[in-house]
Amino acid sequence: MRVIFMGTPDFSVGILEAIVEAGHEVVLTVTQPDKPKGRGNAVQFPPVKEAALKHDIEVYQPKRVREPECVAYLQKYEPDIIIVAAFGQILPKEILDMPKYGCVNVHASLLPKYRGAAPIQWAVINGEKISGVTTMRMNEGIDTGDMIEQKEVELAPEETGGSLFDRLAVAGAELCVHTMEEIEAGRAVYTKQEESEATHTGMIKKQFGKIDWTKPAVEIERLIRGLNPWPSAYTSLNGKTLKIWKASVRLGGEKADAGKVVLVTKKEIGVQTGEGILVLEEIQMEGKKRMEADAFLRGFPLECGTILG
RNA sequence: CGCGGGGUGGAGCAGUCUGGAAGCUCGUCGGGCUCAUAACCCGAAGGUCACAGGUUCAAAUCCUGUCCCCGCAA
Repeated sequence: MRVIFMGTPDFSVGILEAIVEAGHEVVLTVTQPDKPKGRGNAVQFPPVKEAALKHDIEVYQPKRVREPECVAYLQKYEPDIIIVAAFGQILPKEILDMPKYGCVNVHASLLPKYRGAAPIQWAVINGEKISGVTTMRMNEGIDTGDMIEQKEVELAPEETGGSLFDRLAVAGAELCVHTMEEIEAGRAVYTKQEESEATHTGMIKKQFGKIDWTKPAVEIERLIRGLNPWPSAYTSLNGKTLKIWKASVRLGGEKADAGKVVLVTKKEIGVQTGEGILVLEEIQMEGKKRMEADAFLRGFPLECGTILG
């Protein structure tokens, strides 16, 4: 099929490459404009652009695809299908109706749950046991289109946003290729989403990672995993940011002391939460590399009673 | 030229302002104590102080340039 691929982050890259490998003709990739990023504000290409260049596929980076001229530009490529995976822009009806087979989205959740942005992180944060990927025929709503196929992925006990991200990207790539086969063969079945079961999640802002110590340790631990590796959960120590990459839950303690360091041994740092104690295992001080708690304690004289946050 | 922190034995840090013997908490190796231990005691090995120049009688420390790591912001 003649395919236009729309996507931006790493999650999209595997899917793009799977489509190429499956022998489809990707005539154009559409991705977000280059933006200054990182220290020194160096311009960085979106991952999908890097991948597209590697495969000699043309790249189009409109600021807003819904502009008429952008729509007209896409039209020229006469796609049979448009595959969208974590693109980051909303498509107008003119584009949705453009290809013969419509626009198909690969979404990183088991719809109708977790519509919207950041479904992967949210699944971890909420402690879901099972998540997955869904392919669907896009309509004008946000992730409300008719579903075509789903593939489940089980979450591991120590699953992080990053690890689930990788696994769903792989599952998404396989599923996407399969769905395209089904569509081309005319075997695809479209199922409406059950609105009553739908949930919607918003974008995750960096500030969301600030730990509220009055919450139960179990929830904080899930937040830490969900936001690893990005944007990371953090608190503050002596006015500096302290990122927490890994922690475990222990019972006990007084609710009133939430945020206080109540346990310091040679290898452990225990922080009181609203319910239970959170044992910090891997942390990172502002300006420093991430390290195990025992390494941190060798160079930083942390005392019991110190208040975090 | 967006703002800032940092590179010191294997790990994490102090020392840099106010130049002048390489330090701390661990780890490793050897020995001791102990029913025993991640505990305790004694001893040892291990460092071009990121790199390159410069100033000086003398540089981890002051000056200049380079490389690398990290936090923030976007």
